[in-house]
Amino acid sequence: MNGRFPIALHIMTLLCDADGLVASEFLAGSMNMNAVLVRKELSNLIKNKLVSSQTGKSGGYALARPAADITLAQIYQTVKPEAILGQAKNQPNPACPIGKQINQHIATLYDDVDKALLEKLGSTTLKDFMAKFH
Amino acid sequence: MNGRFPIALHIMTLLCDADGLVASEFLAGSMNMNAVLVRKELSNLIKNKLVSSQTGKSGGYALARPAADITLAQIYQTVKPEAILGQAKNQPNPACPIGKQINQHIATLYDDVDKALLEKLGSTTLKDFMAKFH
DNA sequence: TTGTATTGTAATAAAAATTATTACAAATAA
DNA sequence: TTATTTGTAATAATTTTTATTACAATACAA
Repeated sequence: MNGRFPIALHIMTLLCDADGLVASEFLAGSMNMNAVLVRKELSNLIKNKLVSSQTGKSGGYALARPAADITLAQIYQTVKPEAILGQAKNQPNPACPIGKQINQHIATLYDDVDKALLEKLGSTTLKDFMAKFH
Repeated sequence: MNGRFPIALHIMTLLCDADGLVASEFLAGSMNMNAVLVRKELSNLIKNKLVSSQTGKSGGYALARPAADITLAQIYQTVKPEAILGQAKNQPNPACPIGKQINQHIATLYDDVDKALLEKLGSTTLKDFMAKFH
């Protein structure tokens, strides 16, 4: 499991807390990580219309819409892995009656799990999350 | 994300399908992966009392109890990662008011998500899962 | 207009995690 | 007592993740 979701959430929380444009170097400083990686994640958030940016001097990043209109599910969707509970690297033996079918049944299970997860994350907005900080 | 859950589930499904003891080489053959890794995952399943084993010639592995008494949640618990939606490697800057608190809030969120996930997986037994194969 | 700060992104390197392999002791059935 | 199997350690190979370097493009401001 990689750290993309917590990173994206951290970025969104910082943007939510700020009033103007925020530079990637500032974000990286608060997160204590590499600014290029932060910008990459920001690129992805922009592509998913959760963040807007302005290039050039005194440029930076901001939320694309009010924090009350952004759910944690939407943030999660931007970094969602293919297989929520992991994917084995091997291809099961097609000569085995179990192996032949299992990936399909796992996919169905994962669809269900995904739905439950998105429902859970959909019930909290970025504003709600932000409110926990004091 | 690693492939431990699908691997564990594959093992459990194969053991469920078999009647006697099953050798790790057979499991590895069906899964098309390394037998030592399969035995390692089996070790973990044994430690968690979902599987029993017998050493020596004509030894092998079997479910420790009926498939109707094993839920997918219990299988998941044996391979559960620390952080369900990922963990960033960096330590946020403690001088930042957001960074200082965010890990704690993420942990709380993850507890909630975990609970929802376990509830979902707890509603399906290994027997139920097995029934999908035909 | 020229310098400076910033985004955006490619290329590459470094580090970490995952998966595979080799080796072999211990157990046990035949 | 031999053959087969579990159990596990040590190590290697591979893949993924994270970090770094480099630089073009943009836009503000002096």
